[in-house]
Amino acid sequence: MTDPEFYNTLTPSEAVAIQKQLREKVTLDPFTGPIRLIGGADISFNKFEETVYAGIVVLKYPELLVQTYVVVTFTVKFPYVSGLLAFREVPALLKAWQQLAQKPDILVLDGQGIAHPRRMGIATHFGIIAGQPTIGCGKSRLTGSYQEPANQQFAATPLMHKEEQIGNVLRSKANCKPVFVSPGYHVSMLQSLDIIKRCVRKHRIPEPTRLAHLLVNEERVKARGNE
DNA sequence: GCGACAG
DNA sequence: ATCTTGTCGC
Repeated sequence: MTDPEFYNTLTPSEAVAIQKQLREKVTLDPFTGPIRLIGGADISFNKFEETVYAGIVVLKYPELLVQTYVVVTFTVKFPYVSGLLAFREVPALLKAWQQLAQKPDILVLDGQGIAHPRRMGIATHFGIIAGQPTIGCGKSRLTGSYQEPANQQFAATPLMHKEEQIGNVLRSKANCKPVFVSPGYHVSMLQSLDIIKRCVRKHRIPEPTRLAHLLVNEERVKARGNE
């Protein structure tokens, strides 16, 4: 499953079956040891096109200064289906990951970790496949219920599914909509929230993911005119 | 059956 | 996600 092309052979129904299988490999055992590098991953694409630009930015932690980055292109066949986002983005990100010389200690993905109907959001999926500690930080809710956090920076409320906490809703910036933080792989609920808070600077979106988004978007626009 | 629905 | 102008708040 570390072969990016494998994902293009799947149907949505097969993807769901794979998620149920991967679910047994999830661990939220806390990451131990110092965090020196943190990464951010994201993809960008032109509407109606199969070419996606995937990028990963690596920053020094806790300073958040860009250390290195990589951007690759990949052709995706899998459609966007809510709940199956990983099958569209993971293959491209895996290709970028393999080309990344210096791997970060923790990688932040744009989307959910375990805050998913089958506890298999993109961050959790990528973490298991790459054997890499990850955190999911999405801009909106996929599943779960919560109380709106107070309108004050860093106010947070638990994201729940029945009696189980699956993430945290974090007000990263006053007067802005909150972000949805959840453990991806090999990172605890508490660590994921704490780390994301430390990655917030002047914007609503934490630096790792924000910079990755700028990177891939820039690369996509730059490539227009070719092909 | 109806509403919700990451990017 | 992407497209897209002005507009409101810090």
